[in-house]
Amino acid sequence: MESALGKSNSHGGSEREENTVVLESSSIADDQEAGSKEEIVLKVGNGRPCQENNELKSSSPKQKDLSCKQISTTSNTNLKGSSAEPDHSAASTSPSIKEKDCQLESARAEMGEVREENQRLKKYLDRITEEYQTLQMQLYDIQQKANKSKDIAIPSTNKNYDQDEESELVSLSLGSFSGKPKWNQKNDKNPSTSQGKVENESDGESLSLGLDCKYEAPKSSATTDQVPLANPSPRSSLEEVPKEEAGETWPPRKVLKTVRSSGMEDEVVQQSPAKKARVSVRVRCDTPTMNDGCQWRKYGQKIAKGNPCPRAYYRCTIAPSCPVRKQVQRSAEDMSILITTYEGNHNHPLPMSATAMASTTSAAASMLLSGSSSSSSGHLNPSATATSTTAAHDLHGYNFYLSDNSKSRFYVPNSSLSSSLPTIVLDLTSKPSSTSNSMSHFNKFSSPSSSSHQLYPPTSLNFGSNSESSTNMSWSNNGLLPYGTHLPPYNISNKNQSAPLSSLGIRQQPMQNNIYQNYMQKNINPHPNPPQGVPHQFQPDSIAAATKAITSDPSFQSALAAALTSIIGSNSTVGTTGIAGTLGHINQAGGGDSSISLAQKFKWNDHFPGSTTTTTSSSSPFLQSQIGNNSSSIGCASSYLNKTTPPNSQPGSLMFLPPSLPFSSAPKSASTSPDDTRDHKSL
DNA sequence: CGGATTTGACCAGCGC
DNA sequence: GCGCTGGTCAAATCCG
Repeated sequence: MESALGKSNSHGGSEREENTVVLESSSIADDQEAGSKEEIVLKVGNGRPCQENNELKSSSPKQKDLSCKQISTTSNTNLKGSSAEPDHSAASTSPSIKEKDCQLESARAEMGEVREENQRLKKYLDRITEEYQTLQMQLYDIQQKANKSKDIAIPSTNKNYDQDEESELVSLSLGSFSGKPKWNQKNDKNPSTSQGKVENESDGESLSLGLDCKYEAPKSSATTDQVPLANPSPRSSLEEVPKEEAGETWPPRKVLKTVRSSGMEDEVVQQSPAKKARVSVRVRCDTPTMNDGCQWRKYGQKIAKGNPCPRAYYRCTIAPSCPVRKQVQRSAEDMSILITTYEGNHNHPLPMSATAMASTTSAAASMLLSGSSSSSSGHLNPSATATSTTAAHDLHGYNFYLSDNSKSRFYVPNSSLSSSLPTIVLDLTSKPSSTSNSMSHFNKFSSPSSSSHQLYPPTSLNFGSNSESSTNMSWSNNGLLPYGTHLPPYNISNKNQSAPLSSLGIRQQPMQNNIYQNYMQKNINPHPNPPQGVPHQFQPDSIAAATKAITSDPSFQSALAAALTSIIGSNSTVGTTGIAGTLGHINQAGGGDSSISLAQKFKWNDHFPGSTTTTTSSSSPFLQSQIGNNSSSIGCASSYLNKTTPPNSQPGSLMFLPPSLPFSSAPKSASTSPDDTRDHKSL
C-alpha cells in the first residue's frame, strides 16, 4: 500500500498500467474469495460519489481502498478472464454459472470503477507531486528573497527602531510571521493556488502560534495605521510593542547579546526579547505531554519553586529557527493536570495536526492581546495597565477571564507560568459554566505564597471540557484524528511521538492505515468508540467552542479585522495563508464579524475566485492548492474547528502532507512527549 | 553513529 | 550586593 502510494507518487501514471497488467496476468481466485472481496470493494465504492470534492484529502484512504480494489479486481478478473470462459462452456448446466455471471458483471463494473478511481487518484497524486515540487522551488526562492529583503528592510538601525518608530504601527499577528511585507508583495502577483501555498510555506505564515503583536516598520505598510482599531491601547504600543519584533520570541539572552553585538539584523528581528503573549493550556492528561502536533525538543528542565513537578522546556524543532517554545509542567495541586505553555510564533508551516492547537492558541492569544487592549478601551495609559484589569466574559457558555498581566515587569510570583508576559490560560480541565471553578485555576497557577503578589493573574479561558472525560488528550487528536495521523511525514520515526499516539490508541501504523481507518470511521461510524483503554478524546466541540468563543470576542474580532485591514490595505498577501487562513476558520467558528468575513472573502476570492469562503479555510499549502484546483471545498485540519454546527461531526476531511516537507532540519525524532517521569533534576 | 535527552552550570532579573 | 529563581546552554549520556 504505502509502496504503491509512493510509487504512484514518484512515477506518476505508471500505476494504472500496472493495474492492467496485474489484472491480466494474475491467477487463481476462488469465487468465495472474490465475492467477499467484492463486498469490501462495494463498501468502499459506495463512499466514493460523496468524495468527489474531497479527493485530495481522501486520496490516501483511497489509495488504501485502491489497493484493496486491486486485489479484489485481480481476483475478479481471473474469474472473468481465464476461468470464466471455461466455466461457461463446461458447466453450462450448473446453477452456479448464473451466479458467476452475476459476479462477473459486478466485477466488471467494479473494475470500471476501480480504473476510474485509479486514474483519478493518479491525477491527484501527480498534481500533489507537482505542487509539492513547485512549492519547494518557490520556498527556496522566497527564502532567498527573504534573506535579501531582511538585509534591506533592516538597515543599519538596530532593533531599537522598533521601539522608537513602531509603536504606532501595530498589527495583530495571527501567527503570521509578518514584518516582511516584501514577501507579500512578491507573492501577491501570483494568485495561483500553488503560489498561495508558497506563501504559506515560505513565509511561515500558515497557522502558527500568533502569540504576539507584530510591529511593522513604517515603510512596510502605511496602511497598518488602520490597526489602531485593533490595538488602540497605548499599553500595547508602549509596553508590549517596544520589544516586539517580527514575532519572534524568547531570544536566548546570550544569543541576543551576540546578535546585538554582531549586528545581525536578521537575528535581531527575530529574537528581540518581545513581550509575547503566552498561551497556557491546562488539560487533564496522563501522558507526559500533550501531543499538539508539533515537534518539540527538550532543552531543559527545572524544578520550579512551589511545584514538585519539574518543568520541562521544549522548543519547536519543525523548523530550525522556529522560536516557539513551550513549557510543560504538571499542576502542583492536581498532578493529572498538565499545563502546557506556548510562547512564540511558528515561522514555518505547521503540520496539519498542529494547526488545531496553533489556531486555538493563536485565537486565544489574539484575544488576550487585542482584547486586553480593547478592554481598556484603548485609553489606558501604560501605567494604568499596570493594574490588573480583569474582565469576565461569558461567551457561548464558556468563561473567559481576561486579566491583563501584560505589564511586563510584573511577575506572577511562583506561578507555574511565572510569566512576566501576558498569559492566557485555556483551561480545559473544568466545566465551562463554573466561573468559580475557573477562577480557582488562577489560584492554582499561583502558589499560595504568590497570592498576595498576583497583581496580574493570567488570563484564563475556561473551555472546560468535562474534566471527567479528558484524562488524555492530544491536540492533534481533538476531533482531528486524521490529522493526528498525518504526523508521519514529520515524525514517523519519532519514538516519542509514539507515546501520545499510542495513548490515543493510535499506534504507529502506516499513515495510510490510520487515514484509512479514520476515513472509514468517519464514513461508517461517526462515533467510533475510542479504543479500549483510551480515554475520551478531547471533544472536538470543545475546541470548536473555544475557538468560537474566543473569536466571538468583539475585541478579538476587531483586532482581527484591523489586522486584516492592514494587510489588505498594504496590498500584501501576508494574510492569505496566515491570517486569512486563520480567519478562515475563525470566522466560521465564531461567526465572525462582517469585517473579518469580508476581508477573508477578499482574500479568498482574490486567490481562489471559485472557492466558497464560508466553506473553505485552509492553512495548508496543499489545501490551498486543492482549493485552487478544485473550487469545491476541501476540509482541512483547521476546518474541523468550523464544524461546530453538527455536534457530532467528525473531522471534516483528510488532508495529506507532502511526501516530505522542505524542512531539512526536521529532526528524525522530535519529541512531543518526552517522559517526564525521568525527571531528576533538582535545583 | 546521529540525534534526542539529561543535567550540572551559567546567566539575568528581581526582591531584599 | 547577595541570594533566589527562572530560563538557557552545552557536555555527557542515552537510544534507536
